[in-house]
Amino acid sequence: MTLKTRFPPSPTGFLHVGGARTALFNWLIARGAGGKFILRIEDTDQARNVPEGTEKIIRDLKWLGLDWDEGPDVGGPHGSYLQSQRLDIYAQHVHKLLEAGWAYHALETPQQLDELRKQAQAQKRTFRYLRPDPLPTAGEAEAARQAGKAVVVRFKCPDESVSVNDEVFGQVEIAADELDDFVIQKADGYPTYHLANVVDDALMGVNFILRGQEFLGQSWRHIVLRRALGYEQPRYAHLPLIMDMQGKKLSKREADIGVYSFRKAGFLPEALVNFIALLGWSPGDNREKFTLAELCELFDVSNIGKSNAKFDRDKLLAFNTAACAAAGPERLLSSFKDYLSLNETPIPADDEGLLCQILAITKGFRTFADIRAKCGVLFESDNTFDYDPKAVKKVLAKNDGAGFAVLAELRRMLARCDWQGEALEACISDYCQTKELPMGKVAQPIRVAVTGRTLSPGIIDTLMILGRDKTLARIDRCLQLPR
RNA sequence: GGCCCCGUCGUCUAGUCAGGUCCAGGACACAGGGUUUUCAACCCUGCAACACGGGUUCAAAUCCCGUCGGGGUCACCA
Repeated sequence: MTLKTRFPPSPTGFLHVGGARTALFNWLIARGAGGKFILRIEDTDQARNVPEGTEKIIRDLKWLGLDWDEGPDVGGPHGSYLQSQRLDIYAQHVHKLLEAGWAYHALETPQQLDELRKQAQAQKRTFRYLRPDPLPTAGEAEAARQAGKAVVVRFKCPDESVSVNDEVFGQVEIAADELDDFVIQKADGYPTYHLANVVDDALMGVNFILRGQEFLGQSWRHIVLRRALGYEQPRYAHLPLIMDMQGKKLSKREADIGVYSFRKAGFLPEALVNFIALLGWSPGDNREKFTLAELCELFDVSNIGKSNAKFDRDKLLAFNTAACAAAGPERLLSSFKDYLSLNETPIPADDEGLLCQILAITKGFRTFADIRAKCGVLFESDNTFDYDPKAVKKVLAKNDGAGFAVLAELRRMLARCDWQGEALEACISDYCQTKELPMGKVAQPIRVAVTGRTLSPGIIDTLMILGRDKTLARIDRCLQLPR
C-alpha cells in the first residue's frame, strides 16, 4: 500500500522547530517510501487563527526544502486543504453520527462545565463529563439553539478500553474509565480538532500518522471515532517532545525558536534540518551529517527514540558552521543574499561579485550574522563608523602611542603602494622586517584604524575591499583621534 | 491529583528488543595545547554518564520489581 502522510498545522503563528521536525519526519517517511505527503491547514479555531498564518507556514516549510503533493497552495484531489472550507463535510459526518446514535446534543454552557471542573478539583477528583440521562432530544437542542443557548455535539464513547498500537511507544492501553464523551462539534458549528482531523485523514487517504507525543494519550478519541465512522485505522507513531535547555516545553510563543528566526539569524536550512532530524532520531551508528536526500534513504520510524530531547543551540551552531564550510559558492551566495534581504545591513546586497568576495575571505564563519559583524563596517561611511575605545587604547595608544606611530609611517607607505594583494602583502611585510616588528604589531593598528575594532577579515583582504582611498581616509581619521 | 510515557557524559545520542565483544563509543559544549595579523575556523589531548535500591543470572546499561526524578494529558485549543 502506498504510504501517505501529512502535516496538519494550525495557522496560529509560525512554524517552530518542533513543528518543523514533525513535518520533516512525515515528509521523510513519504519520500523515502515513494509515498505521498500532504499539507493541510487546521484552521477550525476562529479565535486563534492569525492572518498570514498559512502563508508563513508554507514559506518556512519551503525554506527547509520540503514539498508536498497536495496542499492549500498546490491543490489536489481531496481539497480543499483548508479545514475552514470543508465545514459541510464535517457537518455531514456529525449528522451521520447523530443519526446512528453515536453522538448527541449537549446543552451545558462552558460556564457550567467550568463550575463542575472546579468542584471536582476542590474535591481532588478527576473531572469527567457525565452523559445526561435521558439525552436531550433533537427538539430540545433546536429549542435551546433558538433561544440563543450554546449547543454542542458530543461523541458517545463506548464503555470499553481502547488500545493504541504506537510504532514508537508500543501498545498503550487506555482504560474505559479514562474515556468520556468529548465534543465533536462546537457551539459555533465548527468541528473540533478531533473530528475534523479524523475525517480529513480518512477522506484524504492518510494511512500513517506521525505527530507529537502530546497526542498519544488522546489517540483513543481518533480510534473510537474512526470505528464509529467505519474508517480503517491508520498506522500511528508519536514523537517525543523537544524541550528547551531548562527541560521545559518549547513555547510556541517564543519567536526565537521559529524556523523563520533562524533563517533571519543567518542559518542555512540544511543545517537546521540536519540538526532537527537528530532530535529524537538517530541512524543507529555514529554518523550525524546528512543531506535531505540521505535522510530520505536512512530515515526509519523504528529508530525514533522515546525520550524527550533538549534543543541545544550550541550544537546547532556547530552544525551550521560545518554546513557553511561544506556549501559551494553558489549555495552560499543565494543564502547570503536571502539573509541580506531579510536584514538591515550596510553590505551592498546587489553586488554579487562583491558578495562572493566577502564570502570567500570570511572563511570559518558560523552564521551569516558573523559576516555582517565582521564586514559590515567596511561598507559604512568612512567618517561615521565608531572607534571602539578599548581597541584604540590597547592597539594604538598603549606604550606612548606606539601603534599610532606605526600607523603614521604605514600611511605614507600605503599611499605609494600598488593596490594589489601581493604588493600590499609585500609592503606590509617589508615594513615589519625593517622595523623588526611581528605582523601582529602592524596588522592590528591598521585593522583598528580602518574598522574601529580588532575584528575583521585578514588585513590584506580588508584593505582590498576598502580600496586605497577609503583606507587612507580611515587612517587619517584615526590619526586625528584624541590621544 | 488521576491516567499515560520516559530516565546512558552538561547536551544530542550509539549500545537495551535477541544479557557477555561496554572498567560504555561518537558528536556538541567545556578545559589544556598547537596553528595564526584579529575573530572564527582548523588540528591534538583531556574531562565527563548507565537515576537510586533490590532481585534473577556464572555474567546486567541490557531482564524483573520498587523508589525517586522528568515530561505529557485530563478544553466548545490544536
